[in-house]
Amino acid sequence: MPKIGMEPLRKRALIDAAIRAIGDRGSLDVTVAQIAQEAGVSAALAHHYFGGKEQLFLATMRHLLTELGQDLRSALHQATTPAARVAAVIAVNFSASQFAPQTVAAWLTFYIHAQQSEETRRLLRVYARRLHSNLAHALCQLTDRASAVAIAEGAGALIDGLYIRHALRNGAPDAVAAIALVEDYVATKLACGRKA
Amino acid sequence: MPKIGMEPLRKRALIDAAIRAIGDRGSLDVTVAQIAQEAGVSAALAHHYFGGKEQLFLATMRHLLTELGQDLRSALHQATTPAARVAAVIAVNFSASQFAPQTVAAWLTFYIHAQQSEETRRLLRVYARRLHSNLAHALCQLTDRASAVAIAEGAGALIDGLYIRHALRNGAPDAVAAIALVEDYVATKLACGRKA
DNA sequence: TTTTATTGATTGAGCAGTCAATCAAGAATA
DNA sequence: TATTCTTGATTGACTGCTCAATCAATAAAA
Repeated sequence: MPKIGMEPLRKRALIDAAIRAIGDRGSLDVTVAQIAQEAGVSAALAHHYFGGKEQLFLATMRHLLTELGQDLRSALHQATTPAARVAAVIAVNFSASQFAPQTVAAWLTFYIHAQQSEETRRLLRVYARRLHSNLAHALCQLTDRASAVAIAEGAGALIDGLYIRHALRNGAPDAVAAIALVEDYVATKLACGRKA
Repeated sequence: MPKIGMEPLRKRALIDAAIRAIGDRGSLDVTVAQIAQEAGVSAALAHHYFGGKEQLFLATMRHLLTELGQDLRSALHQATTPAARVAAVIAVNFSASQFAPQTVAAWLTFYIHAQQSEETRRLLRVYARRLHSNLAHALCQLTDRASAVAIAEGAGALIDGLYIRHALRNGAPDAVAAIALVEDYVATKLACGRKA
C-alpha cells in the first residue's frame, strides 16, 4: 500500500484547518476548498475522508468539545477543594486554548448552526449539560442543592454571555476580567444568596 | 399598478419578511427570493428598493435596533424610581416583542454577521453601549459609580447569555425566569456587593 | 407623456459533490 | 533481485445547482 495511515493525520489537519478558516472568516460560509487549501490538500480529499461539508463541521465541533472536556478533566483533577473545583470549571472556559479568538468565533458559528442542525443542537446540549452539572456538583458542597442549581444556571449564562461579547471585541479578549466577573458572581451569591 | 408611495410600505414589508425568514431558518443564508416571496413581491423589487442583500440586512438590523430603542424609551418613561428603571431596562430585553423566537434568532445571526461586516459591528456596539449606559445610569443612583458600572457590565453579559441560551431551547423561552435571574443578580450585588 | 412600480427572464459567479485516472509503497511471485 | 500485482492516497476536471444582481418590458398613475 501507499503511505499507509494517512487518514488520521489528514483528518486532524483538516479539522485544525476548519477551525482556523471558520475562526478567520467568522462564519460557516467557508468553502471546502478553502479549508482544504489551508490544510494543504485538495478539496476532493476532504470529501473523501469526511463524506461532506456538514460532516466535516460536525467532526470539527466534536473535536472542540473533546478538547474542552479534556481541559476540564485535567483542571478538575488537580483541584482538591470544592471552591477550587468551581474556580477550575470557570477558568477552563476562558483558558488560552478555549478563548483563542478563532476558537471563540468557531463556537459562536456553531451556536447559530444549531438552529438548522439537530445533531449540532445535540452536541451543544452535551456541552451545556456538562458545564451545568460540573458547576452544580461542586457548588452542592458549598450550599444547598436548590441554590447550587440556581447559581450554576446563572454562572453558565454569564459565561456564554461573556463569550459572545468577547467574540465581538476588537481588542484582545480579557480572560482575567471575565473569570473575575464570574467568580465574583458565584462568590457573591454564595455569601449573600438567601432565596433566588 | 403603481399606486404612488409604495416605497415605504414595500420596504417595511420586506424588512418584516426578512426578520421572519431569518428567524425561521435561523441563518442569514436566506435568499432574497425567499424574503421577497414572504413579503409577496418579486426578488427584483427587493433589489430595486434596497440595492442589495447586504443593505436589506442592515436596514433590518436598524429596524430591530430602533424598535428596541422605542420599547426602552417607553418603558423608562413610566418608571419613576431608580429601581424601577433598572427593572424596566432588564424587562424590555425580554419583552414579548424582543423575545419572540424569530427576533432572538435574528439578533443571533447578526452577532455572527458582525464578524464580517464593520457596519454590523458598529450597530451592535450601539446597542451594547446603550444598554450599558442605561443600566449604569440608573444604578448610579443606587450605589457608587464604580459598582454601578461593574454591575451593569455583569448584567449586560448575563442578558446576552440568557438570550443565546434561549435561542437554542426547544421549548418556549421563559422570559419570566430570565428577568428574575438578572434582577436577582442586580439585587444581590446591590445588597452585598462590597468590592468586585 | 413622463414617472413610478413591478416583474419574468437572464446572466455570471461560486460552490458542493462526483469521478476517472494517477501515484507510490508494500506484498507476492518468479 | 527484478517484476508484476494490489490498494490506499490524491488530484484535476467536470457536473449540476443555487443565487445575487441586472435588464428590458409592462402597467398604472400623474
